Amino acid sequence: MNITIKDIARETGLSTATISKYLNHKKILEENRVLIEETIRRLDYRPNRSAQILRTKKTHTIAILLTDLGTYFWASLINSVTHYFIQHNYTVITCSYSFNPGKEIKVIQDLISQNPDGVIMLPHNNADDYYQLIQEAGIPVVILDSIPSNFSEHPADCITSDNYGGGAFLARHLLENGHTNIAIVERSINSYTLEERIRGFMDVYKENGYDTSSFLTPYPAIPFNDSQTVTERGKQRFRQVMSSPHPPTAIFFTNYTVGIGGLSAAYALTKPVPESVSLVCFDDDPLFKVMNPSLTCVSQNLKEIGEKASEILLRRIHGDYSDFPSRTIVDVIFHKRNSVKDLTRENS
Amino acid sequence: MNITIKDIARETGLSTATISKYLNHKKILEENRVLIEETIRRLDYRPNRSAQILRTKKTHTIAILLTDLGTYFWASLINSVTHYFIQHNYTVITCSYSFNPGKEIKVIQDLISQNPDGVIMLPHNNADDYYQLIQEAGIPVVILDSIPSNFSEHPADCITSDNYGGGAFLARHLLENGHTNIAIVERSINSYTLEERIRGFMDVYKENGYDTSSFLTPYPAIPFNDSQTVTERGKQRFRQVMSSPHPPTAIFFTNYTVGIGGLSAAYALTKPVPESVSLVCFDDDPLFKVMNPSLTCVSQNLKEIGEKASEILLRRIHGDYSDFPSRTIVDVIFHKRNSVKDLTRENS
DNA sequence: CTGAAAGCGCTTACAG
DNA sequence: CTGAAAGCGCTTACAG
Repeated sequence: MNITIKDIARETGLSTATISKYLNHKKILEENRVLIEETIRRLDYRPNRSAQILRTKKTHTIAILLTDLGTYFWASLINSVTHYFIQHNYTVITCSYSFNPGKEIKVIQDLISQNPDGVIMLPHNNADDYYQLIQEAGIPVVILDSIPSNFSEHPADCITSDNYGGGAFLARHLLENGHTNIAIVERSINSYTLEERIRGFMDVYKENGYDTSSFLTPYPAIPFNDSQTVTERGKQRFRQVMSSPHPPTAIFFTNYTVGIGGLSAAYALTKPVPESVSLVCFDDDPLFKVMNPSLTCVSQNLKEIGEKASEILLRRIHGDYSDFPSRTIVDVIFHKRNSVKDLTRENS
Repeated sequence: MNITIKDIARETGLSTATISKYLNHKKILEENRVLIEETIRRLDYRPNRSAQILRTKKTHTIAILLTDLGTYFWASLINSVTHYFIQHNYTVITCSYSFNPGKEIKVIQDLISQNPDGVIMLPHNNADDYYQLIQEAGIPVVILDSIPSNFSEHPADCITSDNYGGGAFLARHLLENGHTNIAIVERSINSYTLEERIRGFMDVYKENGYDTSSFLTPYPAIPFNDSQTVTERGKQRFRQVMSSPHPPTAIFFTNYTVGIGGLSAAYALTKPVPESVSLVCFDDDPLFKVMNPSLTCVSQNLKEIGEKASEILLRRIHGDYSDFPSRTIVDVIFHKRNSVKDLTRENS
């Protein structure tokens, strides 16, 4: 038998209504407050969450929905969101599309049936419309790392890194070091993020009068949300690109997963980096600066993305839609390391 | 207004009790079943979890408690546990001690107040007794990566990797390559895991007649549950060890976090690996095999650990304590790579 | 400010 | 197998 609000009422001689008022920080007489607090402590009373939820319809739960929990990449995002909401007394549940491949709709329905007060989600790609189902259920949603393609009809709060700027950082660095024969590994259909990175990268070259038409190959016919496939794809593409008649002097890996694949191919082929080919990557890893050579890259501030997303979501939960739909862009950081060869020295 | 069991009762002309029986897979007339299913589909009815929980006291929630969610290392463990329990229709919440440093007791109380049906936890160290509070609340607990020091008084289900065997793997490999002057980076007070790894390592040397007294330095006076501190410590210890009058020919990093620190120090000092010092690490990373040189190590099967833990926990939740307290040891895998120099060739 | 009473959406003996 | 009714532990108008 558990201690309930009734026990506290009986012990204090007050009504359950008054105890409830105390619990909900409403005004009650000071002497009653003291009495209630003493009794709660003595009986070690703790409110029953389910009963509260049943009455108020507020679950005090938020859900993080990712494409794949298994990839290490998003850990610090989950960490910062969880940290934020725990402090605000919310429970955080993490879900993933990957648990039910091909049954995304079921994942979303399960999620909705848990009645979270809010959702932070990472869509598959910018054609992923599942966020609308959550919105239709009356649950606020913050979208990370993507801008839905039909954003204008179905607006939502979105947060991304400065993908365009990050791509430009890497392009400028390569250009300064004399690289003009580039391969971009890899693009994907419907990926807002990747397209922005590539656009930022290409624009720098275009602005400097270079022809970028050879940088990109046609879209690969692969799904881009299975990390294993993407890593494998990065590996293949690296090999393919390096064995072409006119191999590039530098390769731009457009994200973490494809970069890992490319790196392992570079290693397997024992192509010395950066002597035979220079590498840059969008996304960082704790080991990138430890590797030999260390990898020049751009890192995302996942902690800040998580915090901004949490902050906006909490405002929506509290009914503040004053700036809806918001569009937040978080700065990236360029890390100059040792995976790019300076070709300008050779030529002088 | 939401659809409730009452609506289904009214529409079908049955009682709420019968609808409830259908929902709980009890026997009802076939024709009623068909009727109910049709109506549920038509009205898009979904049971209210909170009401169910309030009545049954079963939350259908399990909690994963880690020391630090921010470290990438445990991602695949979380993934496999979440995967398992989602399939069994449980909600998974992840919590971390790190959100309330110094207030572990509060984290535990919060966790208990959520009334999870079960908990999978990674203790700080083997002196961490918080699992007992959860057990006292009547909640089954499975402990990962540790054996509590007062296990005999307060038994619990425990799962660890074969830490002893993994340490022995690494020692055998170093010994075969002629390394007898070793530094172990790093030990920690009250870490069952680390002590087992070190014991397995030392035993191989002892069995082969070597004096291992110089392998270890005194316990460092640092807490071992803050990954940043541990990484920093690994860095410091690497420098210290390498600048000693008799530097070792090989270093054994006893876990992932300390290994990352050691690796970055090795890189910063530009000590060529393995020419000037050989390295082995307990724990793996996707990049260890990509690095140059690739890092010889032992990897834990986190997926299997997660699955075993989930399976045992679910049995306990179902009341099956036939093999309590269980003790599961999961095999590790040795990865021979290129960070160990063969000294036997030089001498011949 | 306080209390009596209704009700949130379910499940569960119990009687039929 | 089915249904009437009580009750899980809270919160919330409402009246005082």
